[in-house]
Amino acid sequence: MNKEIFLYNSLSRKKEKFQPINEGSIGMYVCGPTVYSDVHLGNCRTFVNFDIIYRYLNFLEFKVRYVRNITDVGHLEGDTDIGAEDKISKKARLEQLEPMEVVQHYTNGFHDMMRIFNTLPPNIEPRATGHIIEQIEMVQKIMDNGYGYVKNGSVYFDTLKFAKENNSYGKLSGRVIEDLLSETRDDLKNQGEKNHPSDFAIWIKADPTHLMRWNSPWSVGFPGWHLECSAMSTKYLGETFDIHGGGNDLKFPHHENEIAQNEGACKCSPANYWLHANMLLMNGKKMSKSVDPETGVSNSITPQELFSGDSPHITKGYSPMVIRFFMLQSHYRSTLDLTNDALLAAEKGYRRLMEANKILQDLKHPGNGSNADLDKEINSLINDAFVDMNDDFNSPKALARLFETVPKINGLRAGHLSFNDITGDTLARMKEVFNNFIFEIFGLKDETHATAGSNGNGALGGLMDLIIDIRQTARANKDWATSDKIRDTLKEVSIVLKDGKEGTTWTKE
RNA sequence: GGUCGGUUGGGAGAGUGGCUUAUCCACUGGUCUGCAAAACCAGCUACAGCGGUUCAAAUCCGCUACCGACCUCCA
Repeated sequence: MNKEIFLYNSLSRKKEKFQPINEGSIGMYVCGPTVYSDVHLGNCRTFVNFDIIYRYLNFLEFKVRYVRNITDVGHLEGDTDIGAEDKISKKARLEQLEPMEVVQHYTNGFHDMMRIFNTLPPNIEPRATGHIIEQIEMVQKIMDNGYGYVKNGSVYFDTLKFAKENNSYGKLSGRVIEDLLSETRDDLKNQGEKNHPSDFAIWIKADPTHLMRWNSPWSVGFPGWHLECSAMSTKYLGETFDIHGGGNDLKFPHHENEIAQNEGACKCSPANYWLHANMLLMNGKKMSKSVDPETGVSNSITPQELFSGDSPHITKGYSPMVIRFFMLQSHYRSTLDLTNDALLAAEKGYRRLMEANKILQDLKHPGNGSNADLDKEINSLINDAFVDMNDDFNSPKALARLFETVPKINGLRAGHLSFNDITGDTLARMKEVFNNFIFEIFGLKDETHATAGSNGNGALGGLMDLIIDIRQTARANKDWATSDKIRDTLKEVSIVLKDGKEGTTWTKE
């Protein structure tokens, strides 16, 4: 197993050879959702992308500790000085619920969706509200190191001082501190009680109506956004760990401020490698919940609408695994454009891959194979798939290698290609690699043979065996009317029959 | 306005200084089949524009055009 992987580090803007801090182990932190509304499809893409990364690292037999937080407090809306309110608190007030009820509701919804997309749960999923003490301690450390100042019970991070002494503020996002300080756009001016516009709150004094509040040395209040990730990554992965991930739109200010907080508290940088997943677009634009005034349609779609087809943007529903396959077809660092045509294409491709794998798993080698050109070609395709994954998790390229192998599989089954030209070992290896890639690494599930395969067991499998047997008799008698009626009627209930040389197989559409 | 990224065939989307092809979908022709579906074979001769570097550039550099993201709500 070649564990030499290269990944694109947002910090250096270069592909780098991955060197874990402790040989064989990896600490990975990914910014999770703020649970104040239903999970957005764009969030799903990010988490599916990191799920594939997590799965692949596991497959390479790294010991991975994957931490993904739930932000359930501190994510502010609007200005931090006047009328500041966090998203959870606002939602709770609007819906007359306990903040924790809001949090629980959307956390459940998020977990359900992650399960539907077949993502593996992280090893630790810490919540911001469960780590208030750690966050207060971190604020104190930042104060002790001179990078925090108090104004009216709120604590702000002094970006100017930090930038002067460390020369690293803006490193990740490419911001220049001077530009941030002399912000020209009027609508971004937000001086308030902060010393500098680029400073940010790390502890916020709660106004009397605010529902979520904790005691602290500075005021009764709540922690700032950004802070929970700094505190929890430190707690579970250490002051410096291997990989930090998140959506591209978190680069600034969230990740930039996270770095500042960690460095401000411990004088060391948090993660060695920063990975950012790119945005999911729809019809060429970033998904957005706001409604177009001309069309009355918003440029967004919820996962539920995508599954049901109940949206003006698509002509039919698509299953979760088709969506996952669709996501696999682009690189995590590229934007991905969701269109109906692209989904239609993904659905066909997904079925072709699943069908080919099923055929592959049923192939039996008769023995006496040699390592002819075909054997070499197949082995090289399979090897390349791993090379592609080692190169910054290039799932679209690895997937292409699998697809290049598909004609070999079908050819062997149909007899166009001969088993004499591949060894039994190679066939066994193909079976293993296809299963590894499809199910373990890409995390796909076979929805096409969900209930029972053509040789499966259970009631449906038994029924299908009987029906196919009856139809076979009709066909042998050249009773085409009966055989076509069976096929056409089954098609109406989404069961497709395919007559092959060695008999008839069926799949559910 | 600032910063960063992108522009690849009918659609989605990889990729590399030169090799034979990414791949998926669509389309066209052929093979197979009772018919169909699937499969297989072949084709569809793409790299925004203009310059430059080079024996060689879609791939490196520059400019132009267009698109997108971020600039304290964003995965």
